[in-house]
Amino acid sequence: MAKSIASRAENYSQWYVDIIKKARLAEHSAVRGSMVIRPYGFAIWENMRDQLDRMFKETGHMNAYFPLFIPKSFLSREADHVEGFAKECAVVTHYRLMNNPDGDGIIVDPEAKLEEELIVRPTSETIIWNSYRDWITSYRDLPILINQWANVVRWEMRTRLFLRTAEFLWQEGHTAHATKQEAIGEAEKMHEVYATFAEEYMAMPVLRGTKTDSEKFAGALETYTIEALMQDGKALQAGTSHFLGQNFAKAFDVKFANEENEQEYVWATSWGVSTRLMGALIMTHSDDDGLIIPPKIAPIQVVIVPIPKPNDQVDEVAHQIMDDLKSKNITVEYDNDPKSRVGFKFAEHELRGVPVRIGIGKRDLEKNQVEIARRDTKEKSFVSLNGVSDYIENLLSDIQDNLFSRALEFRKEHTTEVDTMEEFESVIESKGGFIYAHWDGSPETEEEIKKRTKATIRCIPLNAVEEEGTDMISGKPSKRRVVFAKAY
RNA sequence: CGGGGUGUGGCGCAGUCCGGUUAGCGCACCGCGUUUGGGACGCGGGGGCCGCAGGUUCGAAUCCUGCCACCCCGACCA
Repeated sequence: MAKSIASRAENYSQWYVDIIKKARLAEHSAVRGSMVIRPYGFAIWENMRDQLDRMFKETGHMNAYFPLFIPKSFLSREADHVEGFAKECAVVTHYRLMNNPDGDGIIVDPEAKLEEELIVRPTSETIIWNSYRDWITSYRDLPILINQWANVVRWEMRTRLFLRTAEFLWQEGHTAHATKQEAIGEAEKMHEVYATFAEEYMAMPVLRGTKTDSEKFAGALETYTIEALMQDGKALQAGTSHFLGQNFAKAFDVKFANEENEQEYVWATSWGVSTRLMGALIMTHSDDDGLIIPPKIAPIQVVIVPIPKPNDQVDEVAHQIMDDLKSKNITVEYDNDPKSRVGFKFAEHELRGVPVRIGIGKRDLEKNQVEIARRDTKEKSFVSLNGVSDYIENLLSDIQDNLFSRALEFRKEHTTEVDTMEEFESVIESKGGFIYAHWDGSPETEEEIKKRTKATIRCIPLNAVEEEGTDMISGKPSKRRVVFAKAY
């Protein structure tokens, strides 16, 4: 086993890193906290991106692009916003280098200091709302429904591949509306788009909910979140959608004339998902043999392996199968590299998470069949040649469903209702996962629980059942349970 | 920013404590041959300013000083 990876049980973080490296998704770069996304990893991200992009466009949004650099003064216009991001901003102070007069190399030219420093965007609300001021004068200009695909920089103390890197790729939607109701509707709509994407494409069940004040986006009145559960029992915030009220409109003086010709501030939303979804994908489905990718976002859905190596007869069958699959819009690759061996190829494609493998050998062809192996369960079946493409079409859909239900089952097993702190602490320490408990709504008890257990409120679930109860710490009354977990 | 760890061919490591021939091993790579239904084997080969800069010494991967980088664990955040 040349490429063995750590097992989840023995070392979960190492398992995670091993999968990323051995499946060649990404690697650490020369720059601290920044990663190189390799072609296979990027192909998965592209599939996520394309799907999301389609969903954004279907809901009426258009893409645009705003600058990477934000004048420092912009960031400070909205008080909560600057407080949230100030501690992790990269700042551009100079615009020129020069040869070091005292020796080797180059230095920053002290003469080339910027009048106003520029912030490398940690998010783009401010630079975008500065433009919106010019774009909006009347209710006829609204709504503005814009998304941008971009990189952002947040100078994190501690980084992990995909989950938290200093620079990451994401999309950020920024919309402007005439009414509060419409803006809230937009934030909710995009929240649901994220949830649908996560569940239908990534096969990752998510909880839909809102954030408490302490977990909200800096500058938001309401943050909607989708929360997923990873295999180590920790929660991962996978996407957020914010109702921003009129905070940014006020900060950037964005007003419009309503139908009565009265000046009003514009209502805003923003929403985003990032390459963090890659981390969610890995930790939701993969096993000790490597990556598992849901068929709907797998760069290669089917790989054909000649056994033991390519020859004319196998090639012919392989190409026939490929044509059939391609006509069904199934992506397929023929691994006819004569230099590596069968066992190696099997292991390699499993490691990289290809959902379905077709093995074609002489013994199969004598029986007019091929061997088909599915990555999620590792089951193999023999399928007669004339039924291969239909079989695979069904199988891919089966795998997609199975991954979702497997993850959902895991979540059910790792979801617990508790009523006392004793239970809470024992569940957190033993199996982790989501814990439904009553909360009195105060930041103090939330903080106290965090201090004692490291668990935070992941969300206040939408459509929660109304239920009388008492807070585990304060004993004060509560009307519904909220979801706690240790989080990434 | 605190604590811990690691820097030695592309990757993973040994060697460092106790300085001493041409710095070694596994994987990967190149060549030839034999193999081939689950990560092949044999033989031959190429590749290393030992993180960087000083210092000690006849002699430094090894000892000393300084610096840098990255990883892991915490506090903070997506």
